[in-house]
Amino acid sequence: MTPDDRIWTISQLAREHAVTLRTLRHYEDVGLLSPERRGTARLFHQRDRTRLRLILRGRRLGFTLGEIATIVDMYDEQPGEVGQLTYLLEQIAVRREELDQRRRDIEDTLAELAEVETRCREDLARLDRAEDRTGPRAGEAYP
Amino acid sequence: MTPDDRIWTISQLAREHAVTLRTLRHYEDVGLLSPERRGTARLFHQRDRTRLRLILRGRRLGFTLGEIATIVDMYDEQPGEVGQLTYLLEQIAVRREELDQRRRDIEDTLAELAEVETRCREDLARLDRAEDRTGPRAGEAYP
DNA sequence: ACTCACGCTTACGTTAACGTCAGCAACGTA
DNA sequence: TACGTTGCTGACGTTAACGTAAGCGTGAGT
Repeated sequence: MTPDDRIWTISQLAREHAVTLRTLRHYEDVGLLSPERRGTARLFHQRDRTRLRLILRGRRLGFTLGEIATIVDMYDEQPGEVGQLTYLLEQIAVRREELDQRRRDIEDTLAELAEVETRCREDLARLDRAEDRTGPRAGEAYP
Repeated sequence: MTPDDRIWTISQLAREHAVTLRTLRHYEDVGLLSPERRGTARLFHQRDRTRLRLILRGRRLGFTLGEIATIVDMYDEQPGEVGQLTYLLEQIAVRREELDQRRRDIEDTLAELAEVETRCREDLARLDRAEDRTGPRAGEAYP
């Protein structure tokens, strides 16, 4: 196991993930990232990079940064004592239900979009046949 | 086909969906709902109720009200002309990609939560065995 | 010594999606 | 007729998640 001591500057990490410097600094402000400091400059390690990706995924899912924090922090929780572990299990259950609900929502929406698309294509086909009967219109480009 | 002329007041609809009156009025302000008016009072029909449910689903999915509008409006688009239909098909494709991305994100997150849960339960089991060896602790309640 | 490029902090600005409050109208009822 | 409920319209307030701008520091080139 190599320790993986790659390091990213703030703008490298920002470019790679299509976010602004301000966003990364903001995530540090709210405690989601904690890059090393060399002088005043931030140095991001693999750990920060991984956390950033988890954050962005949470963001795509529409979670708030607060919710994202509870999720992301689960991943590097120390074994800890019984109370913490059962609390963690509760949190996992909560998040799982939320995610299941969202997945159902997504599947319903996708199904309905498919219906709309079908109707849409039928309408288009109808219009095509109507156009055939009236023949090509003036003003149309022919090669 | 009965016309389904059920009618809801604003507070009935709000209670049923666990939102505030302000929220429903706001959705009207931004054009997502357009209830009938009897005098100044709003009267919501089945159509509004259905749209509200679509709106709330979009909200759970983390879409902005603007994005929700483009989705919800797809459902009652008139057949229209070719340009509109192909535009609609494009919009559907866009939304489908977004939703697919989100579904992948959800499945990844669920898988990782399952891993965390497994580790968590293992840690708990370890602690249980350790407790067995040290015997019951003082201060514990026995029936 | 000068100039970029890159980075930092501080702090006010912005947008979305409502919350909250004041003031008023209509309506059933005790 | 007084009152409680329900609903309305402004209009200002709030929170999250950054945007944006000012002013400054620092190391690599020229």
